[in-house]
Amino acid sequence: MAATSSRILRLLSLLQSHRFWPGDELADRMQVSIRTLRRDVDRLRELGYPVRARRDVDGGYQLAAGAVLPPLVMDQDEAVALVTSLLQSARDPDDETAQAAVRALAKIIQVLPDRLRRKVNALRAATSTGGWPGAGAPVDAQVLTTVAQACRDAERLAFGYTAADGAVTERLVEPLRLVPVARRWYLVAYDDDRADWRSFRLDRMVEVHTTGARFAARQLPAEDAAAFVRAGLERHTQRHEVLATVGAPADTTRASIGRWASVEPDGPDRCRVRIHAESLDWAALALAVTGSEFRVLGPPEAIDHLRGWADRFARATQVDDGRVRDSSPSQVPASVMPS
Amino acid sequence: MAATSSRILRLLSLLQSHRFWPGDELADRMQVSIRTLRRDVDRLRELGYPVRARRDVDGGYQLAAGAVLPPLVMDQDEAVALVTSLLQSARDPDDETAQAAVRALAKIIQVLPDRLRRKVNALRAATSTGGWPGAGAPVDAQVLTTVAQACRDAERLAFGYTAADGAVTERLVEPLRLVPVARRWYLVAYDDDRADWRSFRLDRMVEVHTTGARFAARQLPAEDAAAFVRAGLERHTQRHEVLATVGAPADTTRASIGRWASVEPDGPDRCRVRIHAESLDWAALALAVTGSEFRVLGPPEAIDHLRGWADRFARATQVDDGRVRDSSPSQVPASVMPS
DNA sequence: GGTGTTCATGCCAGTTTCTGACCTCAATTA
DNA sequence: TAATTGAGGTCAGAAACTGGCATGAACACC
Repeated sequence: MAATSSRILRLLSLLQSHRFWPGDELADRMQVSIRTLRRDVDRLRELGYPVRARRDVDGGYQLAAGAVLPPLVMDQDEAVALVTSLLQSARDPDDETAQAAVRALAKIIQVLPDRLRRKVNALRAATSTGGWPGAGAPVDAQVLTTVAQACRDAERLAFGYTAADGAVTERLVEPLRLVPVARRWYLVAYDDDRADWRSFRLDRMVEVHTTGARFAARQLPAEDAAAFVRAGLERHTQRHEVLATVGAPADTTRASIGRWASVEPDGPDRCRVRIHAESLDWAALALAVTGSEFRVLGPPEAIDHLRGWADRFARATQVDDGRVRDSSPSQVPASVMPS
Repeated sequence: MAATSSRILRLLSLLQSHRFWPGDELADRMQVSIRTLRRDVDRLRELGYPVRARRDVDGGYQLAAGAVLPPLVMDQDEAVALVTSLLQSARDPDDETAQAAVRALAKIIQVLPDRLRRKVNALRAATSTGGWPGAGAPVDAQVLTTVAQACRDAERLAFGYTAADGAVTERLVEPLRLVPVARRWYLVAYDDDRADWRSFRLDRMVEVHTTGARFAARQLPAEDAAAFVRAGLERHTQRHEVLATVGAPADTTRASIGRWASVEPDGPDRCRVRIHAESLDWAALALAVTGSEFRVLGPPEAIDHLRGWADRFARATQVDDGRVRDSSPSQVPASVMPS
């Protein structure tokens, strides 16, 4: 039996969960003598883990922060919390840490018992509802990690894909890279059947699975994968570019919506913002949350749309019998409606 | 030397990162014979880790999902991504997994090298800005985990506290429990100096540190800690309760804002919502994102406020010289302004 | 069906490591 | 200064580990 290895893992787990452990208490939990415990601590130190000790009354051992990350021993609830958080963050992928987050997610998902996986899915379904236009689409952990692993391992990927026009096709591709662009995940891959590079929105992929077949890497005819996706986006989607002035300093405005808009100063207390958005509702919300006075400069349809919002709010505050008139259909397109 | 333990940890780490590992490749990396590798795999299995094997050409070992969670071996970027995600989720703590998330956060933070801790802080500062009224306040990882550990270990806690009226005091307390209430973190603790139970908002605590002194647990004079916090809240904060009808089925509405409002059907295509909010702007936003027609029933100040929004949008779409009139101050209170 | 690859398992002898006990020293607090 | 706790050396017996070899089983491919 690997009694020693098991002990060391347990020791790591204990040291992670408590601030200070008296030596004799650790020895007691490990069912070994103090001397052996000291040796185990030594072993951990030799492995690079910074176990600090305090030698006085009420002293003990503690796992300090060090250069090497010890293996993290999580219990099941903690693992679920980790996955849930990562998925939540993955809805709005951040260029900086997105790739690392997916790798971390894959590591956890891979070893998560089925029961917990179902629990994660249940939680995701329960919290996937926040219909804020600013929030991205909920992300399927299985799809995300499967694709990421296929990219890393250079394994062919098969899946069903619903194109923008609604056409459903079966795809067999050589995945190259997973990139977050414009608050969504895209896979850049070489489509075997079509003999060309394509990018796929992850939330439109279903039944994703690797075929197990390896392939030799090809050269992408673009600077990098993100640029490739962006090029495709600009061709296919019509996006709105809303121009407005906001009656607040550029810094203030940038702090609140700088993530989704480019902000340029226009005098000390005013700035011009340019919002790229797929839905005019989102642009309207973004302007609203600046908390400042603003004025929409264009395009005309944006002005019309904002006027629709003004009307909606005006109607909402009319005092009558309190009934909603059925003759006033929603001004809001389906794109901001929660699914 | 603990060669074996080290090998087992490394083996776990390798098995987590790749889908399939041929036996001889693993043996090579471990610098041991195939036979020993097989034994190591056996050891892992005895420890409860489900290492699956495929026996054929191109076969190998794989860590399957099982009952026991293996220690997660994360690299530094992945750890940063984990912490970032957890902090992001902690801004809007979820009753279900909040406690587990804090435990997980503490485990990672505790072993995170200083350099990475600074990186996390930098990232937090960069992304803490999203000024959506729906988002909670950014959370300080150090405060959160210090408080959580003090609760668990029953150690006295010292910190500076800024009360709601702006008064700053030094506190020395016996922490009992950390609870998420109304999208914020609260510490329920026995205040030594005031000789009574108090609840503290975590985002108002500074320079939090444990004194190291243990204490004997006291009995909280309330059903549970969350109830205690809620009782205190209702006494001290004035909140708005906005009543409205929404021109959409209750299910649809609940899906989009059910998290922040109680929704009751009012006919097949209409429902009544009751939004508890600290700021009327938040309520307005919530109604806006339903994407449906709505009507505010009360209270009067809410109707006035919504009318302000309507005016703001109306002004924003007036076509003139494109300049924002300085004579139109913001209708939005500072509470929704990003800090 | 044969062949080859890979994992699974048993056995054995030699080597290495581990353990617990005892002892001395060092650090820190009261 | 006394007391407590960690650090570490030594030693003999016990336990575990290692590598090599052999056999069997599962699976893919020809």
